[in-house]
Amino acid sequence: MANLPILQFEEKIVETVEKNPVVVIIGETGSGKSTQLSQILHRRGYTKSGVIAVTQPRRVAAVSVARRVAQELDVNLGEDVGYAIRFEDRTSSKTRIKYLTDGVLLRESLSNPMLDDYSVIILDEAHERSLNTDILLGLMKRLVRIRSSNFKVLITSATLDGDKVSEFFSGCPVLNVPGKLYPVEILYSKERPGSYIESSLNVAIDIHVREPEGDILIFMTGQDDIEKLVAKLEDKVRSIAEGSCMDAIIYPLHGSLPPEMQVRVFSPPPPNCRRFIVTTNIAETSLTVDGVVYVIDSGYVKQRQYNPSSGMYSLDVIQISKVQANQRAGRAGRTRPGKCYRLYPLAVFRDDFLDATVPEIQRTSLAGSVLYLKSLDLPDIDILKFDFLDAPSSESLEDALKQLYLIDAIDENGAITSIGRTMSGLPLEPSLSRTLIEANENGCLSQALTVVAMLSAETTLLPGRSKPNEKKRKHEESNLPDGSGFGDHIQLLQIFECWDRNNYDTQWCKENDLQVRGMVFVRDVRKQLCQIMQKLSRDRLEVGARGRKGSGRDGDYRKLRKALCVGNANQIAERMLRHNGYRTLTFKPHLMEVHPSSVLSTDNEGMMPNYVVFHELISTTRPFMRNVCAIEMSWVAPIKKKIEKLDVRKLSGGGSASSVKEHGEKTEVSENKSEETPAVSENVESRIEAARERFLARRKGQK
DNA sequence: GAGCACTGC
Repeated sequence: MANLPILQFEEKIVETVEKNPVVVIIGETGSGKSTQLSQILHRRGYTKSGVIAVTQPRRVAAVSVARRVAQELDVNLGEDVGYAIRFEDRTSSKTRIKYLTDGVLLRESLSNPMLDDYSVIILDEAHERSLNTDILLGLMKRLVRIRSSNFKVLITSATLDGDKVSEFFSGCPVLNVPGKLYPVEILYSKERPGSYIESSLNVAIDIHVREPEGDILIFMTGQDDIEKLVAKLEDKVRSIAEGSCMDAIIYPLHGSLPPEMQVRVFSPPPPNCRRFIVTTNIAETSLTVDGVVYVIDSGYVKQRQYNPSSGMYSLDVIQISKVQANQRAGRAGRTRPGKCYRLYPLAVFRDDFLDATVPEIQRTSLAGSVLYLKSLDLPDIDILKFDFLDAPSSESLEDALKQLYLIDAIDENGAITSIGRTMSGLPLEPSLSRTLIEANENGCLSQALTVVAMLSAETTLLPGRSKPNEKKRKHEESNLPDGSGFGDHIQLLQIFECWDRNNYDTQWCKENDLQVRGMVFVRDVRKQLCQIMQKLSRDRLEVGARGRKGSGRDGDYRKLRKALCVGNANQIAERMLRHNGYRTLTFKPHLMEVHPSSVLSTDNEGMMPNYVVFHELISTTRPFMRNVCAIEMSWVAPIKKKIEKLDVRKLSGGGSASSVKEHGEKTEVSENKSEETPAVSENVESRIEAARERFLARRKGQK
């Protein structure tokens, strides 16, 4: 601790914080900023007037840093030093230094907008620019203006972003704290390789044969490429003559790997053995692997983006930013001087790479955040002009408003409704919180709680891809319920009910190919939602997961599906005549299909339901709806009326009611009703036709 | 008949 670089800057930091309400700290890796800044200010008396809060983008970080600081101060965790993350609050009235995720701080500010328990708020890792951090930055800017002068905000950032943050906070001072990294030599390729898998392979083997010991960390974009490269590396390493160089172990590392496979990289290698770790950008920030001396950087990353005009997500391989490239290179210099092989030329880095990663706020749906800001009721803040470090596009904000309007969270003038207020108290995306509220009124809350909890953990439920033949076998043997033909939401409900009947047995999860971690998370979420709903409702609610009462004759799940329809009024698709392609009611027309993994079934003619709600639109090889549920036309009618009335300019608080209402939005929607949708090509039609025939053939075969 | 970067309330 004594040799942490940041401690040499203690006087300078204290002096600057004393004189300024906001200070930006550029703290390189290993500077000790996450553990020391709070302690320095604690020593200097800043905890006398309030608690020092330090936010982290990740839960594990909040916990581990808090634990570390408690150790250094020799106090019990949860007393003077504590942490708060979802499901776990380890703080007490004694707590002076509190580590928390930025999501938790946003929740706190909902019930206490002045955040006046805190004398200092440190936004750590702000350069990662998570959606939550960006909203907090905006809120902090407002807070320092309206709270007394002894309230302090510290923001830690990356070298390339510091001036921008300082400018945002009216030119506040920027302090540089050097890190404890060893120098890393950067080597550029002469040109972009045709295949970065091949190129990585060659570079890695070259290092292995020529360079002294030290592990190699290779950044790829995804599981597929990682598996390919791992296989090639194993081949090559085996073909190298025994004894001509040291041994080698090759590890893949990515998020869908089971935890026990992920932690293998933390155990030290056998002697005289070099480790090759082929990773996604999980090793860029979330996981730190010791012993790495060589980094190979493909220069690419896979990123999820949202298109507000189509309501569609896509997962694209894109070029990394300079900040990311430097972060990756830094992974080579943690234990001794290292080398970073960039598989792209210096000119590309210098001229093509963005300085910083496009912040999440500019590539995600903002419905939840806009509702959050609306619910804060800040008198001096206009939602569409909210002071963001990087503003989202007006298109994206308008999309959020439209969505919120359709699910009754805001009225036609853009003002938050009482439903919207209730929704913002639930830690869910808006469509899910709306579903819960509707379900509560329809008497199917218990089922909805389960569906919503399952959906918010959906990606962590199923294990990573298995080998094709192995998977086929498992699929056929699956004893899991099938949604009774109504679709994926119903299946998710039935799966959880099964698990409940099996007394939450972890073995049952394993037997049914469900990730234990994911299911346990669902249970936690469900429990948390139950508690919140109980608080909101004066009556005692029926929330048992088994839901035997009242659901006996409800074999068609009508109440639940209707609640889902209301909650997903912004995500309804209408089937086109004569084939199983769909289009949304609210977005620019695109042909979409039900994702093949869906359990939604067709009728006797092989046709899908006329109307479905979907949880997500994702464009991969084609646009797909993931997680769909059959709904009825009569439920959709009132929503269609509402869509016709929709007037975005009024929602965003501009223009008067009648004068604005012309074509624009309206024509777009009514055009959708014609049978010919622009995005439908013959090619797609015939593909769907073919799919339908295949389906019918398969069904006949089964009978 | 398709396919999953990473977080978080």
